[in-house]
Amino acid sequence: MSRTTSESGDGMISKDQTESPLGEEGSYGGSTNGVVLKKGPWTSAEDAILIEYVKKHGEGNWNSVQKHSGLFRCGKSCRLRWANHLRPNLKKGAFTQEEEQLIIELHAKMGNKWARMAAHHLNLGLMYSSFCSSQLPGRTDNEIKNYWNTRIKRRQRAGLPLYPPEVSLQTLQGSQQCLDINGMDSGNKGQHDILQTHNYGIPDVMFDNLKTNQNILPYVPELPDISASSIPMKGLCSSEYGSFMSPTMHRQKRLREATTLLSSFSGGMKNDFHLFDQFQDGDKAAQYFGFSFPFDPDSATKNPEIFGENQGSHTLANGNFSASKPTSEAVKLELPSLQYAEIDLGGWGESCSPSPLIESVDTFIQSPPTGTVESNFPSPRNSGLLDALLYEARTLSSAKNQSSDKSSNSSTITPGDNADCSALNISETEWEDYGDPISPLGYLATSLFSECTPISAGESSLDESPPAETLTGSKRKFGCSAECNMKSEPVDHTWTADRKKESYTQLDITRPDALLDSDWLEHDSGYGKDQVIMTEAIATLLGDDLSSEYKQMAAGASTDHGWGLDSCSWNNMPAVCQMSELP
DNA sequence: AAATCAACCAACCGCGATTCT
DNA sequence: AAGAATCGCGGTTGGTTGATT
Repeated sequence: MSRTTSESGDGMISKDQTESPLGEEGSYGGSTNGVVLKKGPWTSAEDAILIEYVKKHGEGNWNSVQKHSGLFRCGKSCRLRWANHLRPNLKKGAFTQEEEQLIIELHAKMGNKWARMAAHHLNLGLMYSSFCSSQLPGRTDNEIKNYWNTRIKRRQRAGLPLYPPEVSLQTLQGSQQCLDINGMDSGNKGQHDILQTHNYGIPDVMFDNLKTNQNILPYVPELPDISASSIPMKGLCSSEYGSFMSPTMHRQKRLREATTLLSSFSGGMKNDFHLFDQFQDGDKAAQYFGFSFPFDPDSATKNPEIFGENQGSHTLANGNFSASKPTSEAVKLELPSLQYAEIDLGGWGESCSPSPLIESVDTFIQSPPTGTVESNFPSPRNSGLLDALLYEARTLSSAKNQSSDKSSNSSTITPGDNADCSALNISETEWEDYGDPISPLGYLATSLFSECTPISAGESSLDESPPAETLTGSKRKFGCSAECNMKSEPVDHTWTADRKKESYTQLDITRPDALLDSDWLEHDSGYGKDQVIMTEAIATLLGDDLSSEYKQMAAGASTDHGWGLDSCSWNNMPAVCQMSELP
């Protein structure tokens, strides 16, 4: 472990200094201009020096540490050491069950965004721990990453799905709700009054999720019925956690951090799809979700790569995958087999054999549609299975629309339309395709999880705890043989008004303006008072110089009803309010 | 008791983004 | 505006330790 550093400008020491008392351990890396960097484990003396330096000069400017303190470490190394070991409020030791589960959930949502997870971890922990006994103090990204990688290996070896079924279900539900709302929101403006009658508050969703977890995830402690107003937002910007968002942080930097922080509240439904980021073929996805392939023996024969017997193999190429790389880039765009051109939009009902569907899933993963059906929708950025499915669904809906539009001589969708308010426009009629058990997606999504057979394993981890609720599928079943691990209970998946209503109750947190919407505050409790509290909290979070800007914007939002701000006014909002995660 | 393996942990590296000059 | 410096993130490697064979 004696690598040489490639970085220039790192803290350097002269060669004749390498016999310093601080250098009794570790090695010395590359030398440039007669100075040598110390590498390897840190000594307590070095730690003390670094701590002293940070006390005096604060964090940042790491490359000057060596100059000022005589520490023979590069700035990078100092920063890492500080961030991972020396900075205050770090929690050491084994992860608690709550932490483990949170990591699993966050990973399902975010993918390998360790730093974001760590930040979220901290933030949620602060809020969460304020009203329940669980404590989730700061963990480092490195810790989380190490934990996760270890977990992957362990489960890979055990032939277990990476995510416990309940987390998979949660994530899919989340994305389903996303579909719901996207479909309803932009597709039918007339639904706004319905939307207005419900709460769309981000904190509500967050806590609703936690409450939901009480049903699904036994480890989540009982949550008191607490309104958003009770959340001690002040803790988020307390000096104790100043390292998270330093008051001296650059303005733009603080905005970024605020974005991260707030997006950790809003979760970003789009991020929900990261669960699938790691799967570049259906086999892995299936394995990770605990699906029991093959669905169809014939398909298994035809396509052993997908349905083969390698269930226990868990081949993660080198155990190495990246969620940050969009699938659309990571995969070849070849369009094998039956693919989109052959999909009969109207013919899902009768003779649709399972294998093409699953094959299509695989196809979706590997080859987001690129040309067969021209899409008016943005291609998936953080593509995963669901992203691809959503994308395809929209594409198909769009195509369907266009074809019907052609017959009815109605106008076609233009890119401008997309850019405006209808980027995710799926009409209610179209949406019925999703909910329709015989539609490709309704069929697919429900069926996928109907296959989700809990795997009982010797692992004592909570990961393997059986799901609290039976995962149900659609009425229609794949025509598989008895060897398939499929549940056969018929489940009503009819798209009912109740289901619609249920979907309305979910916050569209894909809408960044949701946070600014007044309704969730007003409907939930405390009316304007809560809004003020929330506004103040966020404003405080953003810092003095941004708070007025934010408050002004929030005040504007509060006078709006329904969505608070429509998409158009959203586009006109100051950049500070847009939380930067929009494309 | 020695060898092997797995888990854990700390640190390094490369790279991209951001900030500074 | 351009290049350099700095920072931060994610991936990876290697050392240590404990359990198992």
